[in-house]
Amino acid sequence: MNELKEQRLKKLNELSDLGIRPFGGRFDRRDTAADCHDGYLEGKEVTAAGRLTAIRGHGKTSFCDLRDSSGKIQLYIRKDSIGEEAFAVIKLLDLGDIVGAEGTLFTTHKGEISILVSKLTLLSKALQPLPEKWHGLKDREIRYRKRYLDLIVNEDVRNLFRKRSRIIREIRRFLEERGFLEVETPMMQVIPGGAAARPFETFYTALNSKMYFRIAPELYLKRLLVGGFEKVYELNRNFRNEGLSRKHNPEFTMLEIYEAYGDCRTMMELVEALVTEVAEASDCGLRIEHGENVVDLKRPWRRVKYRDLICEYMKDPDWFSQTPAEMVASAADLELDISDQMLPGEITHEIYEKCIEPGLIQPTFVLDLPAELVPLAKSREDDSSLVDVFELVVNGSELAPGYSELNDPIEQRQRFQAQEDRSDQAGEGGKIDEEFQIGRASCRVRV
RNA sequence: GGGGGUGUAGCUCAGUUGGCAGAGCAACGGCCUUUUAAGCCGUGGGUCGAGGGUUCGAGUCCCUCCGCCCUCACCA
Repeated sequence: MNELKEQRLKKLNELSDLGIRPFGGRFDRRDTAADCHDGYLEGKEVTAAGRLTAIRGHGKTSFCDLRDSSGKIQLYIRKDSIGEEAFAVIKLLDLGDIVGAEGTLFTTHKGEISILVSKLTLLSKALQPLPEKWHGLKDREIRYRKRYLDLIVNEDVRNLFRKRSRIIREIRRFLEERGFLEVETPMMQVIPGGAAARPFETFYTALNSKMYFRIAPELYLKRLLVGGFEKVYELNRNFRNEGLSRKHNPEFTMLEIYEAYGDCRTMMELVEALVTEVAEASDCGLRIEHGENVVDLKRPWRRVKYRDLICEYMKDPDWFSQTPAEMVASAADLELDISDQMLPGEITHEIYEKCIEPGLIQPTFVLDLPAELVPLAKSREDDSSLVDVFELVVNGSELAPGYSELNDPIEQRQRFQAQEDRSDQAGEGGKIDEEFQIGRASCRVRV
């Protein structure tokens, strides 16, 4: 383990003895690897820079792969082109070193565009060996803990980073075009609200006060609506002190959008447009392959009532008039962890989450959820047991909820109280935010 | 927390009924002026995740612990 590094340190000293600075400074790179390919002209003078990712020595010549953020360009180094002394330096180069290369473009016999190097400048010596060139870095533990290695070695990971950046940019543009104001609200809160989740705690010495990392921006965004902004959104980090898995990260980015005077349907149309337009604008396309599933984002998306999904799945139009015991009996084949001690809504939702939602692969708006599942949404006027809410399900998991927001402060106060009572029982330490007693018209969506 | 899997060279991985610790790439030395997973000859490199046990002998079998992955439960 030390041997490989010692060998590189030895080369470092040899380079210094030759009067070469192993860690250079500014280098006026004029051409990227992509420029060399796209603007190819035989004999064109170019100056490129990047990391050596392959070295194929050939006696008095050497072929190297030089990789920069735009791609890869091959260097062809000849002893008779750069001189004996400079060629001796080439022998001290390692995979992973960062170099600058000046020379002229040409095409090899095998048809690869390359730089015939006239001058090579060492910009940064790599003291750690890189992972293997062919099999790459597969150990997931190391890939996540040493992201820089993952990025150096795995092209698809670099492209994933680029794609994410582009999607974020297109989301902002989409919302900007529709008159939404981007805001940043407090990430450290005295009362962590807007969701049911365990928060991370911290301490603000100057105020001698315990603070929480936010679990959602919701309550502050609503304050902006109270203040008179009619279309606002925030696209930023939230923190939840919970388990982590491939699907859940304790710190994650969430988009939350509010629009005054609208309702749940306003938000449905907005989300549908946002996802499809951003997918196209960022070159992701409307056909998304994910494992075995192919998701087709083409509009319009399916809209279906929660009740209809349940009744259809259970093949029972009268499901909701059954007693818990009858429900458990009907669902006996589903191998669920349910009992007749549970509330009808809990049994039903267990069936929804375990059996129905995972099967909703194509984008689906599930509408008219039972009120007990969603504490801060407006009830439907025609049925107070339902709330005017959608949940967007794609590829078997919930992607975004959308609400007609509850704007009755008296009712909301009661629901906050109920929520606090529940979270006290659950040990989550929820607190009531008392500022929501001012009139407000809004709906929102969270992605 | 339950169940399953996994941990061996810098990287990717073999390792048979328990019998000298292996390969490819990377590294080091040598040859090679159009290669591209370059090629050829040679060399070095290991706390086999950790600890204990069985055995003449353990990478291999047994026990305990640790890391990671998958899955169930919990949790949005």
